Amino acid sequence: MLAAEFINTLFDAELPEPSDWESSYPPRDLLPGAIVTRFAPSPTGFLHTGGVYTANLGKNLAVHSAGSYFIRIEDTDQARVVPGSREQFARAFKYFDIESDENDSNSKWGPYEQSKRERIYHTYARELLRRDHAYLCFCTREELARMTEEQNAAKVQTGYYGSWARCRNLSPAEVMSRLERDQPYTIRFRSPEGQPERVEFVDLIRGRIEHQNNTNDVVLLKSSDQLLRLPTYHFAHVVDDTLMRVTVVLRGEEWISSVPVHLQLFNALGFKPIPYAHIAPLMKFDGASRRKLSKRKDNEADVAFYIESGYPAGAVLHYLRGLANSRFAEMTFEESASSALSLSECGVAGPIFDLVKLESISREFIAQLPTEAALESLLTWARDYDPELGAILPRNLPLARRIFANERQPGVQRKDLAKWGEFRTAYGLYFQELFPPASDPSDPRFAPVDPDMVVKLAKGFADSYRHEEDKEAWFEQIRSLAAAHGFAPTAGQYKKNPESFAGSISHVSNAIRIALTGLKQSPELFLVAQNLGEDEVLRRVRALTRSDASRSV
RNA sequence: GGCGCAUUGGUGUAGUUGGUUAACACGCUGCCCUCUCAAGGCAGAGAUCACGGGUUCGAGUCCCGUAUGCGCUACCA
Repeated sequence: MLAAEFINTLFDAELPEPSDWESSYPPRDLLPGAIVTRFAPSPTGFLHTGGVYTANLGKNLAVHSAGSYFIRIEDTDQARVVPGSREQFARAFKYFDIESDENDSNSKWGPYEQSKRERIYHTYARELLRRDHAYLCFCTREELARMTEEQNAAKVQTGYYGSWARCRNLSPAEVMSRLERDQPYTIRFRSPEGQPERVEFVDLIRGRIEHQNNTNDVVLLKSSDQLLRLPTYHFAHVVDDTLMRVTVVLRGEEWISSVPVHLQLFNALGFKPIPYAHIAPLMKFDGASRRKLSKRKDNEADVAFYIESGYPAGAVLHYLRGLANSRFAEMTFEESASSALSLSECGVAGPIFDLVKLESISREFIAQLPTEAALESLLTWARDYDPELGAILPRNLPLARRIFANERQPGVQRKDLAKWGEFRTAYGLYFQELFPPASDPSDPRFAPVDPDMVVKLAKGFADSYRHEEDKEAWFEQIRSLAAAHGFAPTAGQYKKNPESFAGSISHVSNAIRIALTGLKQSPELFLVAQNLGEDEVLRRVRALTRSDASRSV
């Protein structure tokens, strides 16, 4: 065992003692039962959909228990930190309403970035060395890699344990001499001897879990040749979640296998273990098998996908909550946004993330949005992600408002939009700048109605047009127009005797539809006319009746 | 290889002290409505509850085994 004075020389002489940290990070003054959760992403690129999934659950637990939810950036692997991911994160946290309740300026439990907590980890690493629960390891990465190969070849368990743990019992003299030769070292946990072979613990979601105990001497503090001497996840988790007074550790199920080490670490540090809730990862259907939603392969794994395509956050969150706990899937949007989640009700199998289902939910969500809310949400999205539309909309605000209002009248319910990115194709027809004009009667879109008839219909429609406010009265114009040109005035009549008519009412209405919208499919024509206004209706239809000059060959 | 977790119609789930025809949503098919597309209404197809044993009068539900999938087995998280 190394002498205390010697251990001290490995660290800053001014390094605080554990009791100093523990008194500056007291438990929060919260009611009994209040839950403190944290969301702890690594800034290694974009924010994963699974992150929003987890964070949303954590925030729910905190909110409904009058607790606290915070975000801690896990940047202990400096090599993997990707510049710009903080900004990506900030945008996503805001969009999905999972921003941290706490930050460096409003809370005393920070800092909230692990790279800024270096001294805290050092204190506890020193403490473990002093108590002989840790030791210096001089093995190089190359040696370690070779060792793993040997273990694989010998078909024994890989890891740093037993006789493989070469530095575990180095004499103090040996340690000193290596330090004098400037050999870099890591600090490893001395996993306790004489432990039971198996451990049992309770998971808040899964209940009892039994696992083989840990015998591996995991690294606590990374190599001394690094600029910042940062901890591994295992060490940081135990130290941070204790000092930051977390009461429920919500994390992915990939951590279940690590619980035994974590339990040993809590014990060695004299900390009380924190209850765990391991949630199943979001999955993706890939051919015949399912797999984890992957950052590399699936663009829906990056939350930027939802933000940029314009899926409303409320719809995505509703879907995600329903995936975690199907009781939420049956609720209305308001209920699911305001109901408390129960961990024991969460599913234990990884749910498949299904974009088709999300779209269906999102369509419903947008359809339910009140006019003003829909308009505002669209404007915000367009400003950032479709600048052209973002410029057009403010110039046509009354029209935009009318579109949403008309689709939201009693008895009218359209679910055209799953995301704001679809606004252009669904409603672009109303805007001069986005309208695909059809002023050529021989345009193939009019088929099977021939060009001469198209002109006749357009002329007949325009000449007698009345901008009726009543739906039936308005459409009656199309019926009489059809009758006047030998078309059946109702679809039923045409169906019965197709041979006695020039065509069906739908041929006529489609000709007018294409003139008005440039599209073969649109909302009902009455609505289109209402939104367009009388002048624009006439202008568009008359474009077809102009001289032959407009007819291209 | 070792260890852990999981496995209910195409998809997500409900079914949590074992007890009648396994429920809901999405998707799919058909019909109705209808000026198109949606929406809406109605109807329908689709699950031997992964497989094999066992306990029991009785098992999706409990036990054992097998298979498959996922994960851990890093100075990544």
